[in-house]
Amino acid sequence: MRREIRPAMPVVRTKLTTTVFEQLVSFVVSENWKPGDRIPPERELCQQLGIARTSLREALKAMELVGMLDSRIGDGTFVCPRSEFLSRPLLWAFTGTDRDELQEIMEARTIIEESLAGLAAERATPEEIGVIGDAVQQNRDAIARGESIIAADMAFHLAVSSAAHNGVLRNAVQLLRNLMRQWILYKLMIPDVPETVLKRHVKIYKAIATRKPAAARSAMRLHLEETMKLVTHVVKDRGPKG
Amino acid sequence: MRREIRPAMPVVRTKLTTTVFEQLVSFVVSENWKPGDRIPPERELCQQLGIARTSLREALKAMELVGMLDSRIGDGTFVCPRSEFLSRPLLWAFTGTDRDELQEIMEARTIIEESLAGLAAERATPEEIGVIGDAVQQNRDAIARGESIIAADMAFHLAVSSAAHNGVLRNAVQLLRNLMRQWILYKLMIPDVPETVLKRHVKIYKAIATRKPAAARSAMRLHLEETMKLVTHVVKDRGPKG
DNA sequence: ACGTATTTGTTCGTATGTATC
DNA sequence: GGATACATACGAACAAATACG
Repeated sequence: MRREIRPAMPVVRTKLTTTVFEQLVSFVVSENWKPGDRIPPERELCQQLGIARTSLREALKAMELVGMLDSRIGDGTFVCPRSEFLSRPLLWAFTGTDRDELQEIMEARTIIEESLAGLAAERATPEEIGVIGDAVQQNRDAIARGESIIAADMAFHLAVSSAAHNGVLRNAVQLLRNLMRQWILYKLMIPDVPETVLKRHVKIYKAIATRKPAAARSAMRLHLEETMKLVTHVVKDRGPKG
Repeated sequence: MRREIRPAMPVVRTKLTTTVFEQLVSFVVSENWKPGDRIPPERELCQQLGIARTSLREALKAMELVGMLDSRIGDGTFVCPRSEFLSRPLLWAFTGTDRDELQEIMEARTIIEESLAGLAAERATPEEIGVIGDAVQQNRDAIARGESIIAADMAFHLAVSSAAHNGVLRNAVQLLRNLMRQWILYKLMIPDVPETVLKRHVKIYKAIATRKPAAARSAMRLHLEETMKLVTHVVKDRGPKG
């Protein structure tokens, strides 16, 4: 005699901390809490959410470790900018050590960004094209000043992704880039690479600005395939073993 | 009278949970704990590490939410396979758009699955091709018995994704499918749709089995574009309001 | 089929160190 | 210095789910 037929709720074991975690994440990604904001103190938050402080802290800690929040004792807990999500050194420990995994991430990035470049050429507004152009210029300036172009590089790819008008893919590929940030940094330290990257960015930019989806796709694909070669090369040199 | 002069260590508040997290990660990446292993119980582990259970749990929870560990009540905590490490972070990215329009999800799915179909045609092992064929047969059987083909449909797409040998994209697109599951269910209730879906699945399967990447890509793209039309149609009828 | 032991889930209370005013 | 607000950390207890004899 079983006492319940497992009513209309086939729902999975919903663990409290997991639920809270998802709630907090949605606060952050929906920009209900904006980057730089200080979120309510733990004691206040756990009352609002109706849970114990320990449970809240477990979720809070998880978010801190993946780079979405930053807690400072005696001060408060703050929201990190999107560009830092998943870019914590701790995460490289298991994303960067395995060459196959890195290869997969790069391949995924290439596939998605190639399509995004094509869509950007079709859908970008004049303003968005301007933003892409600004990133290219920022890139050029950094080289002239002898600075790292990592910021300009990330800004360029983000601008293209945004211009494709698909938020799902934009966010996904930004996360993949963040995961690779350290390797991109190494790559850009190789002589002549920044100049080469700039040239390829210009090519992509022109294809988008002149509304040539096919050209934009192939230019982006070429760019990322070259990047993939360099990165795997870099990994061999300064990888976990060396 | 302060008893220490803040030795040569300039800063970096080394928070306990962070330290523990690093240790646990190193256990996993060094394969001291291998995928599938059950790690020591919390009460045992916190004694070994000389910390309180609460502190250990914060680190443990963080690793679970990142997808490295899996805790089951009454059983234990287990190490996840590497391929799952990134699945949750990607989930945040997708749900990140929050008011994500179905249209964007479908577009993302189409872009990724089209590429995966092409890769599957290049990389699938005979066994994997067999799994895809099984899913097609499962699909056929369900129609013959008049049952829902939702399970066979999901199985087919998962099999193709797996055969592409890119875990990052496989997990990502699996997530997108789950997000759409409800609408897919509605779609399959429209008369004649299951039969049409089966025909298109067969076409994709044959292209993969005969190693024709371009054909596999276009067949998958066609399939999902048709799906997109149906789903947007369904949404109009029984959308979020009804 | 049942009960017990094991293990994680959740909560509360308390103490401590740090930053800001 | 003192007061306040905050995160950090510990320990104990009970609940819930699972595994196993």
